[in-house]
Amino acid sequence: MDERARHLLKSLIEQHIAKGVPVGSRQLARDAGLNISPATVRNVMADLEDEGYLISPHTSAGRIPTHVGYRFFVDALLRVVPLSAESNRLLIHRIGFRAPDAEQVLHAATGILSELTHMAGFVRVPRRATRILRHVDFIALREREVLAIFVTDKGDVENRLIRTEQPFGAAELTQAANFFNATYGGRPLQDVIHNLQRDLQQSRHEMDRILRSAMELGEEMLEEDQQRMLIEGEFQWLDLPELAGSERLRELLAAVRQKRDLVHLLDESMRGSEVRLFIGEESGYAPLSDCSVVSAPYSVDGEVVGVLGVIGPMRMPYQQIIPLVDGTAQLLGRALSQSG
Amino acid sequence: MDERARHLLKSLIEQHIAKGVPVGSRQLARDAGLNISPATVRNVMADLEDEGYLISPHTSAGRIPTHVGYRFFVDALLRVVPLSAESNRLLIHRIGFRAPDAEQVLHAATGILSELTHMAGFVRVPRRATRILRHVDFIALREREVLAIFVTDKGDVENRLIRTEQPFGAAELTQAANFFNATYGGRPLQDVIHNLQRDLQQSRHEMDRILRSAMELGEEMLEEDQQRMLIEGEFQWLDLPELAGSERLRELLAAVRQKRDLVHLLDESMRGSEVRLFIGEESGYAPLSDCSVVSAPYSVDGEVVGVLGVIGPMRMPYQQIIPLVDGTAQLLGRALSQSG
DNA sequence: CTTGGCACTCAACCATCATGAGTGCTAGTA
DNA sequence: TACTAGCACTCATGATGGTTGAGTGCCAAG
Repeated sequence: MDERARHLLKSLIEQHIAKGVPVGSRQLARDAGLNISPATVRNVMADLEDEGYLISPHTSAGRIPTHVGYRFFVDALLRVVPLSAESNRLLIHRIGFRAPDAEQVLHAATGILSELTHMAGFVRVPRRATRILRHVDFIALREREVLAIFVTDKGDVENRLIRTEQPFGAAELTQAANFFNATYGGRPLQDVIHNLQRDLQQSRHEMDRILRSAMELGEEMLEEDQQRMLIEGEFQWLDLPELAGSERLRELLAAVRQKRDLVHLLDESMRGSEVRLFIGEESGYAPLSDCSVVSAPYSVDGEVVGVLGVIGPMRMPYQQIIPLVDGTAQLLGRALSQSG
Repeated sequence: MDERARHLLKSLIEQHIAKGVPVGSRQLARDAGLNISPATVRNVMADLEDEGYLISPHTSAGRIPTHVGYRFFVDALLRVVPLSAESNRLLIHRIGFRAPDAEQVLHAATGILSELTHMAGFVRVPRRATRILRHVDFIALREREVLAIFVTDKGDVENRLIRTEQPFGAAELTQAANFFNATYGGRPLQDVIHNLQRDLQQSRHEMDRILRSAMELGEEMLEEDQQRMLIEGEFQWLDLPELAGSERLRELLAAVRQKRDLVHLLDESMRGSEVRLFIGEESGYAPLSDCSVVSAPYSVDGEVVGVLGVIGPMRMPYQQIIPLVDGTAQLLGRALSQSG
């Protein structure tokens, strides 16, 4: 592909992103800034179409980029602009300076992504598999009901009600918690569960029931964790002419509610530390075949713990979205590192 | 209004609920079962229109009920059918038999409301103002970071990170927690906050900083509580021809995201113990002027703690929705009473 | 009071037509 | 050889106008 073709492709995609309608040869010839006639542009476009970068919705309707075209665009043509001062200030204001607890920071990040991009924003919450168990508490709520509370080193708190067969007194429970903390505290959660399983098989202590339930809670924390994802701003999709009023929108909404496959896709993108794009069919996930996902992993204390980003139409202003997602990921990581 | 007019109004509304289109005199005359000509029906309908129960979208389009019409319908004409055995079984299955923790039960209730009614379901979560403080824990996460955990008698757990100026050791924190529990444990949360404020003004204990933060946390629990509402299934509104593709849908979505006014409306409906309906403009809340809200308060241990229900078009099958919302409220109350 | 009849209204549907944006192709030009 | 002008063709879009059918209001007769 020669220089001129690249320039035209870039110009076409930019126009299509801006306007949302197919771009014709006349307009492209005018706006591309080259002194070139529409006919010449048509020749170039025909070539680009042959090579799979463009497609015509119908015979006389100009061209729109394919996912291959977008891919080439972002890889080879796009110059990512740095985050605007205004956006940056907003990000810092919304994420950086408010860290009362991790959950709220995550919510704030999801919201701000959606607001600034006018698309759906998501945050895959930190996984706790490698988190360290900080503290366990057993509290007697009523007869035969014990509330178990787990705290990890990052301040995540998880709790669960356990029904027991015998009643336990407060003193007994405190003792159990002390034992638990002394034995398993300060170890990674998965180790705790593993050891607990082993230990429970050996001993037949009267506390077994509670410990076993605590173990299940721990397992659940790891398990549930697989699915946890915040998503916000799906309603922004209503504005998009390419989706609006069709079955596709419904499918998409159902898909993000389902979350399962989406989470799988995102876990993929947690490898590496860069912003990553899934354009159209690239995600390999049918309901997303008209959409793009821009994601970036975020790190706490140097370790990648989650991923965030936005989901929107293929036609999205990548040059702004990419730095925004990137910036949000970095700020979120920093905010979480601070807040623990 | 005579017996015949009532019968026709009832029949008209039922047909409109079923079909969603304006009902004309011919069809109404046929389906009402009375041996009456369309012309007669027209006379009756004209009267009903004068009295504000019906309205014509345009000159030749049959009639649809106004919110006054629906109100009369539900108050005077509707015979609520008992919950179908199938729905009841489903409810019990989804809410009754699963009570690992309160949060999940609430989510389950929201989901099942939305699923069974094909509308948006909501659950206003229990308010904790009157809850009794069961247990407080302070855990040192890092230097100068303390995690405070509150547990109420119903098993709600709330946590918050507190930054302190001086570092605290684990022993100190344990001592502080013990003191806190001894002094304030077993009292209603609002009393705790009140007393705490008083006590802090009097004494200048070295623990003040932590206690003050704990107090703030307590206040926040009550505060944030004002806003908490789960809502699910807004996307069901996409199916409705009366809303679809219009600005109204957008407004509605924005309104439920905002929550504030909605929560206010629902708090109103917590007085009393019956199912309550807000039909159209009755809610006094503009974005809901095309919608109805069916709500029912739910009680734990005899005390009303929250309210749940559905939000959908005025044209909803009230005879099924009402018992469903009612039943869900009762089951939820029971489930929460069990699970603590 | 009820009913049949009649004139009228109006949304919805359909076919038709003009418009204009856009294309591919070809032949001529720099 | 690369570019351009011209031309015939395609096709979505939007306007126009007629038809249909459901529905109404009103009136006069039963």
